[in-house]
Amino acid sequence: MEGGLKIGGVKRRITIHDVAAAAGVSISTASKALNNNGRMGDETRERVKRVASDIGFRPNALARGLLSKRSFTIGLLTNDTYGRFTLPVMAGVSEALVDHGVSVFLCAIEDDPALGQIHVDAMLDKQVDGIIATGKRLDRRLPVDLSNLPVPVVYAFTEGTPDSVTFRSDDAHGAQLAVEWLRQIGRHRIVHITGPRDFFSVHERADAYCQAAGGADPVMYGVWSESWGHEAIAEIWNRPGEKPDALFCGNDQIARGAVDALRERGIKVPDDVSVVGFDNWEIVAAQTRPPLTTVDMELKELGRQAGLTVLALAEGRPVEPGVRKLPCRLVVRQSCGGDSPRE
Amino acid sequence: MEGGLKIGGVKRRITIHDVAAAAGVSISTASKALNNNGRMGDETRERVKRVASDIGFRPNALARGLLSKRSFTIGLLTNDTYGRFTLPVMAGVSEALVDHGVSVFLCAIEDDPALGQIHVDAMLDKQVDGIIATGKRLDRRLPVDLSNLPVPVVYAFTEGTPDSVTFRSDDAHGAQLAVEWLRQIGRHRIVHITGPRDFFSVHERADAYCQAAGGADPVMYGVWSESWGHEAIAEIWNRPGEKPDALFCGNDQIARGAVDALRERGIKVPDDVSVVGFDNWEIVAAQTRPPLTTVDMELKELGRQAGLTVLALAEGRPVEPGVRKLPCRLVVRQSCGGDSPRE
DNA sequence: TTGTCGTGAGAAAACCTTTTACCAAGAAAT
DNA sequence: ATTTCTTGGTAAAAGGTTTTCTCACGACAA
Repeated sequence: MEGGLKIGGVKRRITIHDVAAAAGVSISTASKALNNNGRMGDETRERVKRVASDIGFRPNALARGLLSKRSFTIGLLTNDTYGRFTLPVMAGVSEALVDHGVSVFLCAIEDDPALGQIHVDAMLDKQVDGIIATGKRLDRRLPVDLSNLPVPVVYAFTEGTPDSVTFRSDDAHGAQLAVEWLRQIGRHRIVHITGPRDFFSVHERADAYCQAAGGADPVMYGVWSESWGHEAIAEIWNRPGEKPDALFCGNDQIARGAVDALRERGIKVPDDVSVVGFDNWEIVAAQTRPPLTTVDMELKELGRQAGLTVLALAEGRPVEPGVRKLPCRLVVRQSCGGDSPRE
Repeated sequence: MEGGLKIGGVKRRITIHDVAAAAGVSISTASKALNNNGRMGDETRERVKRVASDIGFRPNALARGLLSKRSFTIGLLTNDTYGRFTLPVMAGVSEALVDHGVSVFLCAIEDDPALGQIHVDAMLDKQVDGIIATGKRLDRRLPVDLSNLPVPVVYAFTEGTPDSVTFRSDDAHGAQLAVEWLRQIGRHRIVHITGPRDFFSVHERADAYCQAAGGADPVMYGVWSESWGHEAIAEIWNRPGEKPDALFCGNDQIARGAVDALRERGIKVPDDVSVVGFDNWEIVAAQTRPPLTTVDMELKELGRQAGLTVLALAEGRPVEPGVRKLPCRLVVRQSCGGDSPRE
């Protein structure tokens, strides 16, 4: 009843046997015809293909994988609960691999090593061709050892072994984009409000900010939340001294908190202060008033490249190990003022 | 080089042959020992198991699946781009099925029928044991026909065929929870600000609201965004007449917009007005000031049940078709006032 | 006529596991 | 002593596909 009717007896998937019988050839000839190898007459090949298509034959990937040792399946392991990073990455991976007939197992393992091990084992049992390990922090490993697996592993946004290939966004580049944009539109006193000190990417962004902005103001470290954005604004405006005319925030949530706090103080964004965020998390950036100009880490592209790389490794093609930093992109909305510089 | 070293020659996975050889028994004996069937001496069985564990044998799921016609794999199809609904559902599915050795293919198909068909075909080729179709709207079908598949399909948060089993949250119950809570804490003039009229769940919630609240005020329909929350507050407070002392919002984003708008008007939440949201989307609800009391749809539990159901169907166990409405849960934060009624 | 070659296609092995059928040997029953 | 039953285990088939090997047959050259 569920899942399709049985028509005239037992429900059975169509196999290459059926194709062979219908086309009046042997199984091996059918196989060769469909895979365009072996030798046979053009007429035979065409007939087999036509018959196969007519009766709706689709090869059993399990059987094929058993022999070829390729399952056309890869695993995506993540500890990112909210999907903030994982989902765009997954979208990219999936988009890149669907053309190659590869599907993706998604496993969310929180931070539980046991669960992680179970999922890795399950993937291995299912003969995945490769694994992409992704996380929410560059400098944290997944809670499971991926170093001696019989399949290739590539890392995205999480720390891998030195001889592996890791994809990450170029945080320094992102910070540079943000600061340069702010200067181009005429801002000079730029403050950087960011996340916790112990994040690697926080350092990279802060360093790039200092270099690009001339290091006028010290960086303000805090947490990744809106409320920290609020507090930071309170701190700045409650202390004596010149106020900034621009903020570069470590993520969109902080930026949103800051924008809200500024509005509550009667300070106009973008007229009095320009604000740039980081992440381009649509749900936050686009709903802020005014919508945030922010740095996009191009996670989908990152996923696409990670997908193609793990595929290359699975197919035995050589891949240079190391860290690949992908450039960021500035998404201009309204939190900085005119959408062209020097307006 | 990538993916583990080849130690002493060709890298090869350990098969049951290796176990049999190492234990000095035949392949079939080894298989039976490991699967606890067949007859043999306890000593033999234990020895085989020990050897298998020692050399790290794990059965090849492809080979097993080829014979048993079970791949221990299910597909999760979704058109929810942001993962707002999908991710919690997926977490529930995964959690329920990992104990049964079942892994989950996640496929995001946007609203592209061709892409959907490709992914469904790929899943079928990989012999998934079943498919869970999930979406973001109860009354919208996925853009792909799932009605005559050779595997069972269950639906979550999207419309299925009449004879299938569909899981959804009980929107009426959620609305009832919200309104009852507001009345319990002494609120009487409750306004319902919600999403577009053409959502099925909007109707269910609105109807339940009217019934529970006595239908004093008309329902305000709009869109699912913060800005609509703002607008609605402006509309209410700009028009003459008594103001509400409570808002029941159709989702957390609307609620957040409303709370922000109230604050900007100098109206205190929760002192002057209590606000209840819907969805318990942590990222919005917890970051609102004050944090939102909101209705949780128990998506993870929904996912778990959907997972167990598709598993049951895959194993041929009978399952009653129809729609299952899962109860909601009120998550009390600070947007309504004291965390106990009648305080 | 015989030998060689090329062409088209089928047979069989391989991939790995599970399951069914079967066998040999010893124990118990007649 | 012969039959029957139980025990501990093996051999083989099945599942669907790909690939390698082999074969038959007709054409062509010697």
